[in-house]
Amino acid sequence: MNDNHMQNTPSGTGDQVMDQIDRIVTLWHRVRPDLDFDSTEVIGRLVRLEYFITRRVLQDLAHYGLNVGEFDVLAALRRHPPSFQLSPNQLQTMVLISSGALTNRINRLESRGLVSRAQADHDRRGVIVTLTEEGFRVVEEAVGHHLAAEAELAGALSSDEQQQFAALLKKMLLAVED
Amino acid sequence: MNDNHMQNTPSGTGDQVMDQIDRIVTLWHRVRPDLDFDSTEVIGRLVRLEYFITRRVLQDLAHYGLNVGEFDVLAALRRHPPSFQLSPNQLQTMVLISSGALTNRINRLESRGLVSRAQADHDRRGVIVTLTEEGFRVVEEAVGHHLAAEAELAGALSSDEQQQFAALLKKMLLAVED
DNA sequence: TCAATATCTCTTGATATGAAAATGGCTGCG
DNA sequence: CGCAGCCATTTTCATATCAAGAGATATTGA
Repeated sequence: MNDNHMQNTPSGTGDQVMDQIDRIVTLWHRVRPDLDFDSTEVIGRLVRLEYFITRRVLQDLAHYGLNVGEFDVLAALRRHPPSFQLSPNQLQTMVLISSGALTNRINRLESRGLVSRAQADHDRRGVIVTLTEEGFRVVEEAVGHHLAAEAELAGALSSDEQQQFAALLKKMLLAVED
Repeated sequence: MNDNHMQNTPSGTGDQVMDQIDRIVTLWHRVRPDLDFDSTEVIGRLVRLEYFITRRVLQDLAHYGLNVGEFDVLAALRRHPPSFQLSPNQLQTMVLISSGALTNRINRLESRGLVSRAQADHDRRGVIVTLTEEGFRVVEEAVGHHLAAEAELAGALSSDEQQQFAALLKKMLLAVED
């Protein structure tokens, strides 16, 4: 793997094939040999990989007229039987967007009949977002395709590697969540 | 909490502490026990982690009045001595955005004196973007802080783990790039 | 009833995308 | 040779999304 001692070659990945991050790090080493770019091999790749993954997932969801954010809202409701209801506040903590952006999403989904707004019991200022039957059907079908797309992406790694990968991601995630 | 053999418990990460993805997958298992969410443990975590990372990186770059996209442009130029020049076309393939968005970024950076536009030799329709001396100073300082932020994020993992992680990321990236 | 608190909506500003226009270079055919 | 048509590059334009903050409204407790 790394048996030849080339100068200025990224040295962390144990593979002589170069990806775009290898090329970028190699260039940096040339102009700033005093700096350590090991963390870029992790962070840079992660950000770049997410870009391609989101792009790919978006393509699949487009078949249902959904974007990733809209799917996230429908999926969050789908996971909460039996009423399939959540408050905008609960939704916001789940989908990680601003309250304004969430209002927009709910508006779009409501105008297409996929969710509906209702009064909350015992709290007349509160609103409860509910998955409609049509919304249920759409998300039920989309989830299957979404998982297939995810599985295809993850399929670049073996099952063991996926487990290792998930464990590392989780460890890092626990350190930065909140 | 999870030490007994609960039904429908995410089972891939070898750690009994739950992150948000564990909770989501647990809920999914309850409502759709027929589906396999293993890939979500990878893809979902990766997308979520990227969100937090980008958020954090953005905070650091804000000290220089830059957002992530603007930094990417300056950094790409910085990596290409001795003239620190690239065409908008080359930049576009490096920073992965639309042509219109790149024009905007260059405009913003140009109006702040961090880059300049010049005519390309031998092709009068072409433009060459050049890092100014001020742009050089800014990116030179920002890179150091950027790396420190990345290192802090990556520091949630040991050095060995980071190398494993980078290798897995690279393998998957090579499968989806282009 | 009033103050404190919480929730939702709307507006504004920044940025992205995608299509089409504007400009300049290239090729091949008469 | 010369011109027509095609291609490449960059910018402009229309549209859409999101974040942040102000404002409106409702609940709770004193």
